[in-house]
Amino acid sequence: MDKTHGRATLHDVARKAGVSIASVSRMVNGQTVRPSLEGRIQDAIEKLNYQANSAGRALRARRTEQICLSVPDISNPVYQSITKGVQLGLEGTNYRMMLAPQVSSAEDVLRQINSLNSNYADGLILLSLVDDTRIKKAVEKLDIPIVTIGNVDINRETDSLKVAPNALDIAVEYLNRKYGSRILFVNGPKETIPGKIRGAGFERAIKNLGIEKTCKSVESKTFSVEGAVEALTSLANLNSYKSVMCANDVIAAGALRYFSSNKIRVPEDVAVMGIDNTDLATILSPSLTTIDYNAIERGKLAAKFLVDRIQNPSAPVKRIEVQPRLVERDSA
Amino acid sequence: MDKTHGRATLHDVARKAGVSIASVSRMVNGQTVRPSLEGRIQDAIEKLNYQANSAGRALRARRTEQICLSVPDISNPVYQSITKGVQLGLEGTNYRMMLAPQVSSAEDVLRQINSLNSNYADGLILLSLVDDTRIKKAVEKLDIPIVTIGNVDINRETDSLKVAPNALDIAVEYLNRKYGSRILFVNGPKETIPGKIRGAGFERAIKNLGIEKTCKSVESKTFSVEGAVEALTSLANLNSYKSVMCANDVIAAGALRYFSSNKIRVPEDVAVMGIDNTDLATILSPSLTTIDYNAIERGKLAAKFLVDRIQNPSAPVKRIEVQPRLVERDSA
DNA sequence: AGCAGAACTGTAAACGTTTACAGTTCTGAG
DNA sequence: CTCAGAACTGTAAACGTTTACAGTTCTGCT
Repeated sequence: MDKTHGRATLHDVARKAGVSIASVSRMVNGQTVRPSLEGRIQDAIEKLNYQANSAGRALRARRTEQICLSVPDISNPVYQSITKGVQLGLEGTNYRMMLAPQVSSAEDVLRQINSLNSNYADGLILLSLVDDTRIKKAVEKLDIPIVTIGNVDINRETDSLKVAPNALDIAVEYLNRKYGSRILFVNGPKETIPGKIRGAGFERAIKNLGIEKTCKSVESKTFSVEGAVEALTSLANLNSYKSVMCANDVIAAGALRYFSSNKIRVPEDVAVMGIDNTDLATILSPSLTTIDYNAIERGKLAAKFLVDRIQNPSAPVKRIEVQPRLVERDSA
Repeated sequence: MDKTHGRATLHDVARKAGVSIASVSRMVNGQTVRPSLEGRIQDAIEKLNYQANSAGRALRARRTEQICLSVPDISNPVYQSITKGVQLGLEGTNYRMMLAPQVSSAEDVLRQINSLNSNYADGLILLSLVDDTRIKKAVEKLDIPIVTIGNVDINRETDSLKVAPNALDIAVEYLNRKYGSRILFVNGPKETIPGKIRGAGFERAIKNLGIEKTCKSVESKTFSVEGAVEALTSLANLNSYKSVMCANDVIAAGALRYFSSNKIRVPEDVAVMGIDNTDLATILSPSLTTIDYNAIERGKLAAKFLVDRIQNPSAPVKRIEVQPRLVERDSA
C-alpha cells in the first residue's frame, strides 16, 4: 500500500504496476500508452491514491499551473465580481488562483510583484493600481504573461479588457432625457485612475449635450458611503439638482443614505444613478439604476485570455472593449 | 549578467561570487555566513537580480509557502471579510494565499480538496461547507494542517474559530427590551449549517425569555434579498410584529427592501436587525443594527493559527470562541 | 605556538517530475 | 515470412533547491 512515509510517487506506482516511471508519467499526462499497460497503471494509481506532486512537476516542466490575480481592494464589490469571474473562467482548466490584494503599502505591493519572478505563477491578471513608477517598472519587467483589466497604463503589450469610454454618455443622456439637465456628478478621488477617467467622461458627456451650464461635479474624498455623504452634505444648492450621477455604486449608496436620512424621496424628488452594476445595486433600496460594466464576464475573459496566452505566447495580442449597458431599476 | 536563458539560479550567483551554492543558499535563508563572503554574495544576488525558484525550494524543502482558503461563496460579504482577514493575517509571513471557492458542484469541490494532496499548499482554512459525506471524508484524510472557521463538523482535531452560541440571545433580548415581544425571525434555508444553528439559537433565546407565544420564524429559500422579500410577502399578519430579526445582513437587506417598497418606516413602524456586521451594514439605509461576529479578526486569527500549526505541528490544538457583539445603528 | 572545539564552507545527494534519446515491440505491405 | 517504419517503452539526465556530512578555517585558552 502506501509507503511508510508520505505520499506515493511515480516510482511507487511504476514499481507496483511493473512499468517504468516514464510510462506512468505519460499515462498521467494523457499520452497514449499500450493498452496492455493501461489497466495495470490505472489500478496502481488508484490503489496508491497517487497524485502528481506539484513541485516536482513545476520544477521540471517550468509551469506551476497557478495564476495570480492582483486587485486593488477586495472590499470593493466590483473587484469581488471580477474575482468571481476569474474563478469561473478558470473552471475546467487545471489552473489555480492566487489572490494578491494591493491592500498594503507601495513597498508591499512592489515586493509582491517582484516575488512573481520566483516563478510561483505562470501569469498575472492585473487591475488598475496606484500610479507608482517603481511598481509600473517592476510589472513591465515581469517575465510572465500579463492580462490587464481596466485602464492600466504600463508600457508593455498585453492582452487587455477595457470598458468602452461612452459609459457616461449613456448615463448622462438618460438622466437628461428623463429628469432634465440639472445633473450633479459625484466623483471619487481624482488621484485614482477611475476617478480621472470617469470625471473626464462626465465633462465630455455634458459638453456633447451642451448642458455644461446646468451641471456640476463634486468630489468624494474616497470611494465610500461616508465620503459621498460628506460631499453632499457640504453642498449648498443640492435641492436644485434633479438627478445625481455617481462615479460608482458605493458612492450611489452614499447618496441614497444621504437622501433617506434627509427625507428626500428617490427617485420622486431626485434620481440617483451608479456605475458598475455590482451586487449592491439589487441590495439597496430603492434598487439602483446603474451602468453595467459586466465585471464577471470581464474576469472570466481575462482568465481565459491568460490561459490562452500561457499556452501560446506568440499569438496576436487581444484587446477587448466591453460595451457598457444601462440597467434600469428603481432609483432613476 | 543574466544567463542567456531564463532567470539566475543559485549556481549563477555562486559562480559570480566565487563561493559554493550551499553558502548562497544559507545566505538567502538567513543563516550566518562568514562576513568576508557576505558582501560578495549580496552583490552577486543584486547584480543578477536573483530570486529563489519556488518550485525547486518546494520540492526539496517540502513546503510551498502557500495556504489554501476554501470559502462557500465569495459573493457573500461575510466571506469577503474573512478573506480580507486571512490576507491581513498572512502579511509579514512569507505565505501566499490560494482562493478555492466552493462555487461549483460537490464533484468539483471534491476534486479541489483532493488536489490539495498534490502538495501545492501547506495548509487549509476551511469554512463551513455543504454537508456532503464524501467531501467530509476527503477533508478528514488530507495530510496537511487545517484550521476551521465556523461550525464545520469534520471528524478530525483541528484548530478552530467558532462564534459563541449566544448571538441570538443578545439580539432577542435587545429587541424584546426595546420593541416588545412580538419578534419575527427570518431564517435562511434550514438545510445549510448556519440556517440550522441560527434557527435553533432563536428558538432557544425566545424560550429563555418565555416569549415563544408572541414570536414566529419564517424561512427564506436562500440567503438573499429576493428570498427574504418573498418570505415576507407571503406572510399574513406581518404588521403585528414590532421587530424583525434576520439570520444575516443580506436577509436584513431584503427586509429593508420589502419595508421601503411598502412604505413601512424602519425603525419607527418596525425594527430590523441583522447578523454578521458586514460592510453592508453601513452601506444600507437605514444603517443596520446587527450582531458583529468579527469576520476580519477571525480570518486574521485563522491565518496565524495555520502558519503556527505548519511550523509546529505538535503544538496543542487551539479552539477559540469569539464573542458576538451588538452593534447599534439606525435600523433597530 | 599549539590545540581543542566552535564556526563556518563545500561536496554531493536527494526531492518528484518530464522528456530526449535509444531501444523495443507492433503493424501491415510486399 | 520479411522488413521498414510506426508506435510505444525504458533509461537516464535534467529542473533548482536544501541539507547531511566531511573538511576547512577561526577563536581563544593553555
